[in-house]
Amino acid sequence: MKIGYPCINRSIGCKSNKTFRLKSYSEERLIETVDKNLDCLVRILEFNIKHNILFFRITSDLVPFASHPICKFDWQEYFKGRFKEIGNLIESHNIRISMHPDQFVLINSLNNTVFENSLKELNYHVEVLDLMELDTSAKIQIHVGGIYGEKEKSIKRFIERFEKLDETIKRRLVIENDDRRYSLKDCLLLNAETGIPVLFDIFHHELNNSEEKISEAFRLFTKTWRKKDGIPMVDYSSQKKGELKGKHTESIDLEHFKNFLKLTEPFDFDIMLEIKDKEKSALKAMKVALKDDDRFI
DNA sequence: TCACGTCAAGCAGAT
DNA sequence: ATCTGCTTGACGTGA
Repeated sequence: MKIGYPCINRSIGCKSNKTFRLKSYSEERLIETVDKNLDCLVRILEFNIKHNILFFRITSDLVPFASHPICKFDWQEYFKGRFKEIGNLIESHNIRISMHPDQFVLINSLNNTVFENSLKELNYHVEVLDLMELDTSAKIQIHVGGIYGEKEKSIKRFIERFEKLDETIKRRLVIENDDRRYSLKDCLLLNAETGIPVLFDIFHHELNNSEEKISEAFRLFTKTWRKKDGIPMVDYSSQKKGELKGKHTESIDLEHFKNFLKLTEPFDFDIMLEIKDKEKSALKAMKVALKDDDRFI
């Protein structure tokens, strides 16, 4: 059982998600940016190792414009060695990795160009993890997609499109329940049809569910992860107090978190803290977890 | 150094 | 019709 945070570390003074405008694209600019992003990724990982935070989501902005037609540069070859080194660092410290392509990745889009672009974007994510030579427990999480006014047809389209994906993508792809469109129940149905693992987002589940209790939800989604997929992943957040429903809290609510650990006691899983202050909350959560819970070594 | 208009990409609910 | 959230502001021009 591990705790992690996504993409950005706000304490160490560098970012691994630096980008630039399409208009200012040049090969030099790309190389320079990726170089710095990789440097920073190493620094973040070293920070995490030092603090026993062994789950991390790598930013999709690591290589800007990697899936855009403007990018003709063979960054894979150019940075091969660096990716491998980072992969070694990850593996030697047994760090769990995820990536989360953004909202433009839609397997079930009605628009074929959107689908084609999604494939390119997924391929880019796969390349990053493959260049690091990470095993298939390093996952790429996406939402199921749009509804387009016909949910059943859209689910069917997801299944058909998923079946035809390259094995390199399929072996890393997982779906996450979202807060408005596809619930845990929908994701479980998709798992039954395709075998794709379900990443459980507990905050989304609170906003969009079929009244499954937490223990029931855990019993169901954890079963969708096979041995080769690694330990099931969970996205954790809680409601920002006094704000609109669905707004993420600024910093971890430790009472809520302790209760969450209690409710999920029989299960083993890795927790991604989707909380604004990133590593700060991860440090707080680690402290609580190490003290109160023997699932954390 | 700073203000601020705009930024690769989609969907859907809210206003 | 336009804005906003999504995992997240921040790039870069003009002054």
